Amino acid sequence: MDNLIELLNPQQQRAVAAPSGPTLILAGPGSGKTRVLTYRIAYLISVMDVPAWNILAVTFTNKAARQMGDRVTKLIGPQSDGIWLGTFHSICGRILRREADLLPVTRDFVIFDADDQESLMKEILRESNLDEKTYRPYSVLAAISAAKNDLIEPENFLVNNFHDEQVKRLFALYQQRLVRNNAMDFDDMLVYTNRILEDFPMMREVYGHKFQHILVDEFQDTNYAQYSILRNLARQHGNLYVVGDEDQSIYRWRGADYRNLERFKKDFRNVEVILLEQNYRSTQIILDSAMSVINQNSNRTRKKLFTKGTTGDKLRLIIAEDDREEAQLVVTDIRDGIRSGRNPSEYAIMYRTNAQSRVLEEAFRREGLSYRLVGAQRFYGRKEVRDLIAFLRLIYNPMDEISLRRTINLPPRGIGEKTVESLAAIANQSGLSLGESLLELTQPGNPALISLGRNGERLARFARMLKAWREAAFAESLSSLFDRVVLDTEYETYIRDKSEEGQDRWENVLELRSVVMEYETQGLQEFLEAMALVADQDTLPETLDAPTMLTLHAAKGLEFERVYIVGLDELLLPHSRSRDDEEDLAEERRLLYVGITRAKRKLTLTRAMRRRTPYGTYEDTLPSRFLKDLPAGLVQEDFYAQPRRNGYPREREFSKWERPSWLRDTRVPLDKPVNTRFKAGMQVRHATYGHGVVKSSKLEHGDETVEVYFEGHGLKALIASMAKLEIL
DNA sequence: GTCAAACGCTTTTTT
DNA sequence: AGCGTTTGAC
Repeated sequence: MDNLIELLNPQQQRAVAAPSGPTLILAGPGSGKTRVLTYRIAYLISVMDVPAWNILAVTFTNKAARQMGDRVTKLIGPQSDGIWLGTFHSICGRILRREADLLPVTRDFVIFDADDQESLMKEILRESNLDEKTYRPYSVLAAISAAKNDLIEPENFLVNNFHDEQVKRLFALYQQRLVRNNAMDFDDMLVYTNRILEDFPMMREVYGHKFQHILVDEFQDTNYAQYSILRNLARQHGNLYVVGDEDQSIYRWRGADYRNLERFKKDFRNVEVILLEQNYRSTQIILDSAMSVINQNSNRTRKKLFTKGTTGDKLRLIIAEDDREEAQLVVTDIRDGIRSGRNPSEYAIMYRTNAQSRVLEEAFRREGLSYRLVGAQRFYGRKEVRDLIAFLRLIYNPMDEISLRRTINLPPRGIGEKTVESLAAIANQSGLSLGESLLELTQPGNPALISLGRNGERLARFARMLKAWREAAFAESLSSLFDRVVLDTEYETYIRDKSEEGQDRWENVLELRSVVMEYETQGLQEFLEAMALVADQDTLPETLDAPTMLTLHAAKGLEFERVYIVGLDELLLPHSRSRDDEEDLAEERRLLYVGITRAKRKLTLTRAMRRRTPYGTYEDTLPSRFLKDLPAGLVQEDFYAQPRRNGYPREREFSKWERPSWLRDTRVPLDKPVNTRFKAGMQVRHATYGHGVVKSSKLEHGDETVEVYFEGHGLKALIASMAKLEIL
């Protein structure tokens, strides 16, 4: 360990060997914070003799946790066994299962994901006779989530108007219903854990004592509930070691509150603050660009990012005609790089919204290149996958009404809405949950069964199936339970029609089965918990050697040799949903900052002059306001786009925002050439590319396109009216 | 209860 | 444009 520490720079060493007590590591991007955290854990165990089981380390994703665990093991071996290492949600899950006696739910609670939440909220709205248009399930849930992240209970929900009043009511109802389903949502995991620590001094004592040292990564993205949990745990010993960077706070919309940094300094006295500024990742040009973007944000501590590495290449800004061309240009560029011998996994393409991945995927397919797409939706959002997980959830917790309603007629077995409602009526009368009263139907001669008539028989058949599965869940392995469900429901015939999609769907089922196999030794509960808590980054197939596509959010904490950030248009980055709010805009800027700082060697930004709207039509775009904050001298522009036929840009669009002065300079004169000004063989000079020879020139869309061969840059296609080409 | 056609709405980011 | 949901026919 001692000799390993010598590999660190002095700041990092200071951070790793910091004395116990509250410690705040302010770490710029690429400054080795993951390294510092892993070394710190190793240091605690092997130098300070802290037993592994007295350490709690919280990361942002499960993948980060896994990596950290692996690295610590590499450093100090099996001594590290027993650390509690995971995301807030997985750690809380662990605590909650242990202390379920203190909860309004049983140990077998399930976790409701966004979809389940929405189904439940829709049901509640229906029952409350509230209109889904006025009370959008999504926004009601967002309000509830925001409250929970701030540890606000339904009773204390702040009300300004009638609408809020209703939301408050829905909040209370929603909580009741979750309990009735023996379920909790993501936020509840934090809220309940905090309540256990807050309401039971004994628990605070037990866990505070157990976790002698608490380490937290990505602290800037913790919300208040998470902070409160940490504060409660570290109350006695104050050994809270947090790492963060306010400039990389990108989850405000999810309740993240970078003021936790201030709270931390205030609540714990004598916080030792250590700065990590030296960057080991990027070239100086990338760092300079990142700084000039982020420095436009106010209310932050200015940091100087520096590297002892190279200056690096200029950034490239590609301006394409439309989003399809944008995607094509990026993919072609990557293809060329791979052909010239670069490793495919050096490349990453980042974008603001998931929808943007589509054109890119198409471009990759056109080129016959494989790619890695980060995003949980890809697999776990599939209907067939969710269906089967719903069966397993129901088996585990029959009180889960959402899963019951989802599966009871799946594949269709003649149990319609009405039948379910009559069962619900029976359940209500006996004060049982839907699932419990369903299971009662397995008893022959049950009066409820008789009252249901023929529908009762159908229900009873499903009930007997469910009962058998529940017994199998105890007696058999997870995979044989899975197989049983698929067989008993004849799920294969249901989804595997002759179509190609049918085949795909069945393959998804098989893929899910292989995931099930991984939990064979652990069991149903662990499997379901893992399914509920999979993060997007967790789905990144690490073995595939291919370019990665991911959102800017998902890119946090990662690094790549060559990064493309696409879609640098107004309304996309910054996103249209953030344009009215100063704080939201600042966050969009941080998002770009995070993206820029992922690049180690080469950064390319792209934008398209026209883009398909989510609506299907094409619309003209405006350049992202962030582009003008890049140091002009560090950017090399590649204009592929043709000047706009109807003038560029349109005046009216501009008045919406302040007219960016820099744009005026790039405006295109609209005089249409009749003859080509350039002829093959002409010697020309270009501001960036230098000396070149014209290969060809032709009129296209009323404008002259010149192909020029430049020394050292190769063949370039240029728009004559735009590229300032000088004839020699 | 099921199927198909019309309808209408959507996408910001995710543990 | 494409999807999920509602509507209407059997």
